[in-house]
Amino acid sequence: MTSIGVRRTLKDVAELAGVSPMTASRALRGIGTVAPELAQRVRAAAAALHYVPDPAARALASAHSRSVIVLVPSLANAVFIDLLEAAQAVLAPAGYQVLIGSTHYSRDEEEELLRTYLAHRPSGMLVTGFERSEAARRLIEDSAVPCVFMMELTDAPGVHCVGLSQEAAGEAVTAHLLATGARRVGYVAAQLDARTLQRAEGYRRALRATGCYDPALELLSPARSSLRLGGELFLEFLERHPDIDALFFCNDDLAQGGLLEALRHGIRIPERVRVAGFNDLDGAGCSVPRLTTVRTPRALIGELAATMALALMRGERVGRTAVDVGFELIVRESA
Amino acid sequence: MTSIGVRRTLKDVAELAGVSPMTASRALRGIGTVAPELAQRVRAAAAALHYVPDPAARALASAHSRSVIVLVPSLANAVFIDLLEAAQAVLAPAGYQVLIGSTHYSRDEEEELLRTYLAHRPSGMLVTGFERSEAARRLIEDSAVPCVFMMELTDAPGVHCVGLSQEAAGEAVTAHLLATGARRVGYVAAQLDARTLQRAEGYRRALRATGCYDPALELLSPARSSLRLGGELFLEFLERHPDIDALFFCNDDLAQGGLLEALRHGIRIPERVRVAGFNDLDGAGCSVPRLTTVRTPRALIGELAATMALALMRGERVGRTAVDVGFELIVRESA
DNA sequence: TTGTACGCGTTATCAA
DNA sequence: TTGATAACGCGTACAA
Repeated sequence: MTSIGVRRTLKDVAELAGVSPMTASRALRGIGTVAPELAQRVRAAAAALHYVPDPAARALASAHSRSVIVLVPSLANAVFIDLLEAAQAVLAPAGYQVLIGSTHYSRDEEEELLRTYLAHRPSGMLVTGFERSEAARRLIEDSAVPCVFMMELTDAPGVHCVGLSQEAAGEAVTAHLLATGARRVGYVAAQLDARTLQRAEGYRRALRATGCYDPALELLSPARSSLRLGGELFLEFLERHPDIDALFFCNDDLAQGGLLEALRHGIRIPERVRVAGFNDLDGAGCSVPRLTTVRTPRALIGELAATMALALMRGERVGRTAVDVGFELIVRESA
Repeated sequence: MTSIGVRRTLKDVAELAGVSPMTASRALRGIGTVAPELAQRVRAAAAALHYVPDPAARALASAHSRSVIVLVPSLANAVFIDLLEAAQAVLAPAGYQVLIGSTHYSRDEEEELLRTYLAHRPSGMLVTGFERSEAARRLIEDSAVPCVFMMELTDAPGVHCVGLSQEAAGEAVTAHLLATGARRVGYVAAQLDARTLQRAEGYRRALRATGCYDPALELLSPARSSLRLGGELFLEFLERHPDIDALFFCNDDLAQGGLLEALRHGIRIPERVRVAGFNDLDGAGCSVPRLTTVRTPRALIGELAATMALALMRGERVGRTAVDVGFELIVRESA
């Protein structure tokens, strides 16, 4: 029934309800003390006119848009989609629009995104990890917009974060491989973001503790993570280090790529080489053999981070600024 | 160096450049006729002050935000991420911000997203397919915002779309299976969106043409697509129809899940059953055996759709309103 | 509890 | 070619 270009404004709603625009505004926002009867009339009028507040006018008048920036390194990685979906599930019902940004693992792109998005005067922001350019750090700091850091943890006071110790998780995986008898354990990684390197640290710590550490057994590729790359690195590793008895891949994609190449070449897993991944993505339970990995509670991280941001946006002080969601070693068939 | 809360406005820039705000506005937008020397001074002033235009004020004054809505059914599907990334790669350099929305394959959610996003007065919009609620259709229509439909094609005049014939692609896959000797060909699908059903139509057409069509060989599950589900449906299908000699899965995820269960149960592919997927996702070339599938040029669709939207937004009339990007049958080892 | 006046930062419009 | 003025639609601050 609505014809083209009909834009209802607060004034229209107010007139229909027989009140001033200001009262209508208050009623619709559920603010202050508006007589219940009036509020009801305003809501009815708004509904009748299909009134939708103009976010631009709102932002301009109040100096705040009802939006929350969420920055992740990539959309091609299920880990970050889980984060996004969970955050959105919290923020949307609270009336906030989520502005999704992918940095493509680039500091420059993150900086650019921050500059662009901050111009919208968001009410809050969720970003991934702590590794970023100095300029980006300052943009966040100076904007004074409540910010929650996801995935990793820090002790720094006043910094709000929800995540897990990537190093501890990496150590746990390696410890498991050692506990099942492995002695020559390799680490295969790609993308090489901060978390991947933190897992490497955990890997080293576990090996050093048992005197098994050998720097030659680390294969770090800056290339983008993929099944294909995992397969290539797997074969390369076996060729270079035939004495290997376990491989810890920094993520499930690489690990599954390795498992597939193993199948293709008749390399028996875990008999010949134990294989472990990281993240416990959907497919980990379906591979042949099923993948031993670490379950990272991504959805929980997104949910708690969004909830924490919401609290900060309301001006509340949150008690626990660093929330450790932990991780869970999932032992399946591959190691 | 910038201190907290310093917001530069057009007025600041204008003062520094020694011109009126209006001239500064024009100079920065590269509009109308501003003396080259003045324009240069304004740009310098803007740069010096790190001036960033306020998008809210802009949208309010001009009744248009420099944003483009892009709606996809899911972020968990690499197909749509490819679409998004490609569109963004075109729109961002053109100065448009992309508002990403996931409908979760829900008509209601799409309607809700449209209502929310349209309030921002976007300059353009990209949506997926043609299947949506009547209300959503009207929201798009009445908004008068240039809209390009992605993934599917239509002959309807005045409708701008970039995609491929899902039916023709489904037919091509099935024809290939038949050409390699299969006679009892099954179709396994999940999610059951419009495109999945269009592929089913193509499948039927190919089978009818050779007199091999048997409605009992269609297994349609409304559940979400996943590797696990693919494996389950594969085993279920083989048990119900032991005489089957080929299976066409509506997407690569399901197909790969099937391949993995086949491996686990020692069912030889393609000897026992030929298997084909759809989309040619990253992993298709890595599976065991490598997956025969159809390559859909998603990135190209996103790119062309965004380019077309850009043209429409500039008020240009585009010659070809329906762009068929085609598809390519990728024959590997599984069929 | 309700309403009035004003301003948010920008662009459209018109005049010079 | 440039500038003054008036919106855009809403919320803040204050008055009633």
